[in-house]
Amino acid sequence: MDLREISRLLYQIKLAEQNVASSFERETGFSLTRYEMLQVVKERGVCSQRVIKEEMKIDNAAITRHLKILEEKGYVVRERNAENHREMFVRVTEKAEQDLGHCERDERANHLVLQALSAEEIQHLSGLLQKLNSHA
Amino acid sequence: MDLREISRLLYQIKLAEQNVASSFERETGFSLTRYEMLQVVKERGVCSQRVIKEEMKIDNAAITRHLKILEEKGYVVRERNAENHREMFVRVTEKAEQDLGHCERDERANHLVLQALSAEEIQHLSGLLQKLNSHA
DNA sequence: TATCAATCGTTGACTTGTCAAACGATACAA
DNA sequence: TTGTATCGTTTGACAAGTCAACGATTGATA
Repeated sequence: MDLREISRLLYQIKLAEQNVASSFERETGFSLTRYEMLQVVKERGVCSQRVIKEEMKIDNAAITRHLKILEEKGYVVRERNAENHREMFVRVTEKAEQDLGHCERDERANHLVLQALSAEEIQHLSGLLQKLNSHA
Repeated sequence: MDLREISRLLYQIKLAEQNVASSFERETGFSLTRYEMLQVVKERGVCSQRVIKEEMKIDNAAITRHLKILEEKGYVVRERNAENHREMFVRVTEKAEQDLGHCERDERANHLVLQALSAEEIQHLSGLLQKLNSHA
């Protein structure tokens, strides 16, 4: 297992990321990151950006900018925490719930990965990635 | 297997990509993409940018810019193909061979993935990614 | 042979991530 | 009460990818 083989593997991961991210966006109309972000906020009801950061392991700056876009599109509402004016509280709008539900029911998006991998393979892949990510 | 689960998996891939790419650069001093690019060129001896594009599945614009950086660092030399003035021929320099060899012998970089996954797991992961990528 | 299309590479505008510096709260200590 | 440290967010500068438009060359064809 030399460095060249390792770099090949890592580059495969890079290509996979690019492929799946752009397919996801093409099929659902949502960027993968913003879809995840909406789901994270939706599942919590209301949450601060710090929570999103911890959940998604993404930079603060990226969060601020994605939320700005989501706000412009009418998918989230933000307001300062009255008890702690440093924090911004975020929650999803009715429109977001509707649009998310809509593409959830759309068949196309679900074929994204399922076309390439069986349920077990997906399970396996997820496990390996988790192992890999926890060692970062 | 609903869309939410799929997006979780895809986001895991994204995180993995970010982790491994930055670890690779930290440990080797080479950006993953430029390391791959140097290896591709080195293995071919001399090649046009079109070949790099096909091999690495990366955009033309990115190639031009990476090669510019590699050229500035003295890692590659470029010259027009005398038989076809549209093409640029690229080859790696002596310095590149040396520096690549140097970090190949460096232990740290090799621990990158091996720390997290066994040889079989790596094999398995590679297979799954290949399957996933071929379906893009 | 003159023109028209295809090929190869470059450039500009945009996206999405990073890090670092700055900012307005807040909390705490002297 | 007054610094001072810390927190949560924002902003600016950068990296690396995309796409689309362009420019130069080459090849095909009418």
